[in-house]
Amino acid sequence: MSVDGSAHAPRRMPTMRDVAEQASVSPMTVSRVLHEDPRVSSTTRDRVLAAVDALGYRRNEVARNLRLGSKSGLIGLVVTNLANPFYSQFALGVEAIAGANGLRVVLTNTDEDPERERVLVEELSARRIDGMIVVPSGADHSHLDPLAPGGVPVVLGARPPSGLPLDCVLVDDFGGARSATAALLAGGHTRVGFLGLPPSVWTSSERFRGFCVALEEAGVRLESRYVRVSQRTIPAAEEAARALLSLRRPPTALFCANSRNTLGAFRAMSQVAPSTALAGFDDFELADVLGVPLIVAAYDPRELGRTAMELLLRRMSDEDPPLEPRRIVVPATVVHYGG
Amino acid sequence: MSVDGSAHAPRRMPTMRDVAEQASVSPMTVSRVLHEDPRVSSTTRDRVLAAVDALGYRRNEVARNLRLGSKSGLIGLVVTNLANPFYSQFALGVEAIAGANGLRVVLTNTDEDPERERVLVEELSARRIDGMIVVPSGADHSHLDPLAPGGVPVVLGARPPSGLPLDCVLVDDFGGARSATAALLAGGHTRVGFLGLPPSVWTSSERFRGFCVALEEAGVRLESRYVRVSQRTIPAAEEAARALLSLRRPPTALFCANSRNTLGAFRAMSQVAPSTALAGFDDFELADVLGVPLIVAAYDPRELGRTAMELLLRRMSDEDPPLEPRRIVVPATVVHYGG
DNA sequence: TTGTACGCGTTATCAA
DNA sequence: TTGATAACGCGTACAA
Repeated sequence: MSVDGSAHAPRRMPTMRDVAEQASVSPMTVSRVLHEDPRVSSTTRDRVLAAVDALGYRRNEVARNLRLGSKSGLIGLVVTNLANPFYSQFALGVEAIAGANGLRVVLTNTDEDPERERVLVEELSARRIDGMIVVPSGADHSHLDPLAPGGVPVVLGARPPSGLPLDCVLVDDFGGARSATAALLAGGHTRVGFLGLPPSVWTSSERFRGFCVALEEAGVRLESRYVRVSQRTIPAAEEAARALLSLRRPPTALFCANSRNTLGAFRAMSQVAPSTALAGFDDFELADVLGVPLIVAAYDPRELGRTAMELLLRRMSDEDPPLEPRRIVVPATVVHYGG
Repeated sequence: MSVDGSAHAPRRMPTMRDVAEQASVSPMTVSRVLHEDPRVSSTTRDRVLAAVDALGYRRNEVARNLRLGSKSGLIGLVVTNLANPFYSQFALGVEAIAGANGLRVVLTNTDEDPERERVLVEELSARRIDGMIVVPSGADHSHLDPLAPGGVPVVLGARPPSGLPLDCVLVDDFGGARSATAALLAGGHTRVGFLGLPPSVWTSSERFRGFCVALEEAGVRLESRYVRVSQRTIPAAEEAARALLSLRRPPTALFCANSRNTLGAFRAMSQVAPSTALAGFDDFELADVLGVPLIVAAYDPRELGRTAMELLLRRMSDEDPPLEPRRIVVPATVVHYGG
């Protein structure tokens, strides 16, 4: 019955040659029809289009791009943890701008593993993606060098480059932490705790710096026993907060360097010391319904993604006079949620 | 100075031919070295590897796949809204299994626009992706037919196929809604409201069906004035809930078909009628700290993604005896959060 | 108006 | 052990 001899489904995608045969013309003519070249008689065009339709032919973009010189129309996005709403919003921002420019996004997740990141970056560049946006998980960025032979345009997200002249988009971690801490100190606190991640995480160390400066400016002493910086999960943060609040002279206010720490702290204090004042970096859904006063340093992760993609577009197009690397800082604003 | 004449950076990625020239061998030999073909003398191999290193050569996967027969190593993921944590978790599950099988994921977002979905699907298949996982936004799935000429293996996520024999993974929307509603009714309520999306959204209509059956089983009458099904955002849901709770004889319990409606309802009731009982589909972060008793139908979106990818792998490999389409339903469990 | 020849970067096959 | 040739699907220059 069927022309193929195959009973139910085509095993192979039709090619231009298949279309050409079906329409009894040369592949060249098919190509012309698909490019809407006017120098084709309308009868042959109709025959070709009929064949295209009958076979369900679609141009092979891969072969096309190979011929045209390796523009894949794909950009790579390497994030550390897509489960974090921050990064999914970030990805969405990237995708929006990329899509508007005819580019698709290949998404990959590193789980904060530098080795995995290195492998993924290699692989993406072997696929001849046109550019990459990377949230680097380690301090060594040598595998990202766009000037290295075979290098690819790169923009870093959320963390600055180390030792390489790369574009990047950052949150104002320092300023946001400083302002939020200042707002917290406006309550007149003199014993303030800090919950965060190890200083090896760049954002966290910046936030700690902002915290310290705000204390200094308010003339409040920093007590190292009030500082805990190794909580990566909500339960760990709750544990650490509970420890602080159980000291003989506990802090009366807490600043948390990210939302997981803020949430852990909230859980601990609502049980142990409900009147503790709370502030943190990162806004989160439901911050307003916790039922306690809360100050957060908020920013727009989607905006961050959009900006990163815009930087990448600029970097991808304009190549020859190597552009000065740009560092764009997205502001963080202080938001007060009422109790 | 430099061999190219170019001053600062390579304009073009080195190819096998470049390496071959640099090492004074044929491209074929380079290929063999890269494939660790043993039939190469160690001296030539060293020369080739040195050239590879010097030039920073990386194999062009695109050309390679073209030669090998259009396996791109890429799968497409088409979701409706990545900003929804459900879909980012889903994507993460897909990505995990894909990555473990050497596949990368091209991520695209439709914003629930069927036309955009159609265009994206076309484009992905023109890129010769090896398969697709799609969360369809419309009822017409004709553009997804894998049996159509040029069709691609497809698995649907979260919504069932209409009129096509496609694999899909679903949440037990009906059962979850029924169980959660039953748990709600255990409180002895006789006036129960429903907040959700229009029945055109499949998941929502299933959840409504579960809700209705639970009412029936408990001998509770369904009152249509207690049903509101057009809230897509938290504020809209809050508004609708407020309207219900302001009726002369308001419902004493509310069932919400998704987390946005649950959150809106929570906001409304905490102001208007704090003693209203609340249940909803979808778990969410912080459900336990709202300070009111809450029943949710919970499931694991990441598991859903993993399962979808596993179905796709199976579909992609085993081609010839067209497999029976499979429908896998992931269970939803009822969780009680205390007040 | 249509077709031929070649190239994009890689690899399978066969010959040397 | 190595190389020449052809081919994957498509596009461009040129010829017919």
